[in-house]
Amino acid sequence: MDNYVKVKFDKIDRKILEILQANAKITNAQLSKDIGLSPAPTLERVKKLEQSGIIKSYHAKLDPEKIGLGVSTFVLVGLVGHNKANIEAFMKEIDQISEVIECHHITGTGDFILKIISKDITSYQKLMLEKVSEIKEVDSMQSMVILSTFKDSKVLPIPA
Amino acid sequence: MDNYVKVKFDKIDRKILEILQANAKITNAQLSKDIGLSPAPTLERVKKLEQSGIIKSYHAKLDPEKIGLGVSTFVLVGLVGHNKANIEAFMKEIDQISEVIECHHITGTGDFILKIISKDITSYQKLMLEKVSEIKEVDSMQSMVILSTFKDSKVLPIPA
DNA sequence: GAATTTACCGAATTATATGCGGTGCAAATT
DNA sequence: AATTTGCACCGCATATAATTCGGTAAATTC
Repeated sequence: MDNYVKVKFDKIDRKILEILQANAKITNAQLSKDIGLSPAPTLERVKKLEQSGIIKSYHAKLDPEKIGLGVSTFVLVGLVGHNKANIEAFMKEIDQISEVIECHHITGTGDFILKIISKDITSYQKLMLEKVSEIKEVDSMQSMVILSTFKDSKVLPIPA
Repeated sequence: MDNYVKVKFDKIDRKILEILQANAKITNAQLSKDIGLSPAPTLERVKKLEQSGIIKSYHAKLDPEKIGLGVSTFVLVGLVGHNKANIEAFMKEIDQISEVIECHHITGTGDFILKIISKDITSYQKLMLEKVSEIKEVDSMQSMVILSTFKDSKVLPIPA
């Protein structure tokens, strides 16, 4: 198991990462200007960051409301048991529900926290009743409806 | 105040949005093949989606552990009061803390839920003690540490 | 301090995005 | 039903950007 692969990156790489997190569509030419290198080594650095897995992927961020997704929620889910088989079965079901865009195993109040996005309250309720609560490993559920989102940064604070 | 601008998009646009959410780095040529159009109208559609605000921005997704960010948490925050001034003051402070990457106003258990990412438990504790709990509008805090993340999809389920 | 590796630059090449004129289809108008 | 109008599309030409390559300087190793 080779997780935790330590990867090295310097001050310039950090700046590249900050810029690409905030704006992945920047041209290599502009990026090179911003970091004070010429295009060639800039591109080289970006490729290395991608190959090393520091940069995992690139994504377009959409406006949920403009595509008809008006309701976002967090749901605390308690499972009936905590054994590996149960958790894996739960995950397998969750994976197939596209409205569940995040699923984290947590300490504290619940066992899992989900982030769910759906059209409206009605379709949210339907989703919860017909899909999530139907998963047999699910014991308890507690919903927190997002009234408004004040901050949704895609930029991680890279430690010095 | 023109929020909630209804924007139209068809089946082809939907496919474009799905693809760009999953992979923003795809070339226009490849995207055009995937959706079955030639490059010119494909690009036209993407530009329109950007101009209409359906596509808000593009971001690189990093591997938190590889950049030394080992601890992610959700924090339920209760405020001392719910009036507008209080909430705004709270938000202003939260905005300045780069480790807080999300902040949502919610119904249910707490008033707000934050997503926080930091180096380790020590720096997390420091952050909470010295920054978050120092905000005078903050009354209660309840932390949920993420043990592992099973799903973190950047693809929203676009309603039909 | 010599050898080796690494990171950089500038310029040529290749790939990609972009702009434009023309065409066909669908919907609206008469 | 025929005509008109307006889109959305295509192919091609052009512009822009990414990528490759050979050479050089700086940093690292021995």
